[in-house]
Amino acid sequence: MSIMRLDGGLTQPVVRRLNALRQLSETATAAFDKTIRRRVLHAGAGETLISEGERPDRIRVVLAGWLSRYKLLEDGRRQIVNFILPGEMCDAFSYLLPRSDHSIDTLTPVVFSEIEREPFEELIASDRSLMEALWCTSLVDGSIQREWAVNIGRRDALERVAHLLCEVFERLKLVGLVEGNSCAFPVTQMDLADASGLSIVHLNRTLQELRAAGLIILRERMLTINDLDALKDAGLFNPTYLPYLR
Amino acid sequence: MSIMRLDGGLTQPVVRRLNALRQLSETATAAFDKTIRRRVLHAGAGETLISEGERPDRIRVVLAGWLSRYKLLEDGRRQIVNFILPGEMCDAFSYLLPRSDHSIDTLTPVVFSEIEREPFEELIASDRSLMEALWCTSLVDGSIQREWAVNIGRRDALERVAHLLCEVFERLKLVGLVEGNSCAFPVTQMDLADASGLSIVHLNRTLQELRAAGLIILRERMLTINDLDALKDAGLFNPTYLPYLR
DNA sequence: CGTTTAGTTGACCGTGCTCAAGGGGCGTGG
DNA sequence: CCACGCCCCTTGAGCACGGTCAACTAAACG
Repeated sequence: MSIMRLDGGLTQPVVRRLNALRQLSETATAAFDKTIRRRVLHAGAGETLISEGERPDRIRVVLAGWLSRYKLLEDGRRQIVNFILPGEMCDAFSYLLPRSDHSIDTLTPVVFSEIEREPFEELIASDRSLMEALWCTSLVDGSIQREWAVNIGRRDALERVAHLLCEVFERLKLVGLVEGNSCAFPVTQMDLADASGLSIVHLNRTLQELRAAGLIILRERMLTINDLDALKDAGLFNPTYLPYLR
Repeated sequence: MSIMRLDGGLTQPVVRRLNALRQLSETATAAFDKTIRRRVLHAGAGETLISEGERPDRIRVVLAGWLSRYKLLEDGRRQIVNFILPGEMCDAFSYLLPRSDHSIDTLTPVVFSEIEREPFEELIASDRSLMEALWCTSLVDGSIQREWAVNIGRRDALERVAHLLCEVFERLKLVGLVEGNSCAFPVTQMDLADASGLSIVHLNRTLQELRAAGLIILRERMLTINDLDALKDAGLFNPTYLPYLR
């Protein structure tokens, strides 16, 4: 990891996401922007940013790249409980708890901002709507987490994968990372399997089924959704749980 | 629902739980206690307190009884994403979002306190550690939610049910609702099935397996765990995600 | 070039689901 | 008081969805 210079566009996803939850004033936006730019790092793919059991002592905001939030069982089984996408936070407010319940890995090279607890607390104390927006991101994480439980617990393989793709697509769209009906999709099938609670073999066959149905094109880390409405139907996707949509 | 008189012990679970997350001062405890007692309601079993899509406009604290947090698919499939136990909150801070992503039903007759948004915000503004304790309850809900995703996604039926029982047992122990190795366990097998992502038939057989292994006794809405360590082993239960333990 | 990583395919198997039927407890109404 | 219905639990039989194991290809990389 090393400190790097930042071009103006990099903080765009974060600001966009927060503004979808609470209208931020210009001064609040500027203060937030400034704090974020104070310490920008990057990491390669496959690095662990925090492990289960560690004390979370700083806040990280993802500016570019994908990460996975996951837990391991003793015998190596892994469940990815969420992806962390550009504009999202790794651990807002988690410093309030003594240790992390899960681990976070980079899935791709990642650019992120790191904020210590104190400046973060000063920041949220300075503007009410900024604090509310940040709290909302935490609440939305909760909503997404609940939807994932539903996805894994009550949808079959095809529905499950279709739903996952719809959700990620919408989350990327919010931060401007969708062009037309395509987006970068830089995860392996193994990651997708661990995110959807399927075996890697069955995930592979499920993807092929979605391709054969003409719903998606997924190759070379690029996802194209040919018919988003059809994919949503296939995944029983109901966006009520993503409050920034609509 | 109707207003009722409160005996002194009813707020115990809530206070106990918050104190496990943050040491509360006497004055903070008293202020909280007073706010809670202002409006105490009860509901029968099988009532819906809030439905998916509704605006959450007040905070509810459970003083007695069990509830389920769940989501429905169009075709009626249901996933219970968490139980809400005595001392826990139905929807702390969720008023920050425009609508609820899930529904909450009572599983038993329930006694709860209802707090409007304004007095709640005054309350948390009055004491820093109280606010942090309440935020922590929200973060712990997140931890539990993630663990449920792991449970449903990566554990087999026996492990899954064993884990669920361990978790609920520990959560009840925290608020003083465990006596010896037994606790009230007032849910139907259908509820347990929907919580663990299993069919009701298979859940029934899994419970019988746990009984046959001598791990648990479960009858007449009463759970006895004969060997908690063995049950934890069977469920690959790692309590790191429950910060108030240990 | 050899090695590693990701994706794909086939064959077989088993966990967990579906459908169906029946039992026990309990409340309600005749 | 009994009959009936309802809810919850239980059991059996058959099956299918998805897991496991294994082998192979293709691309990436040193």
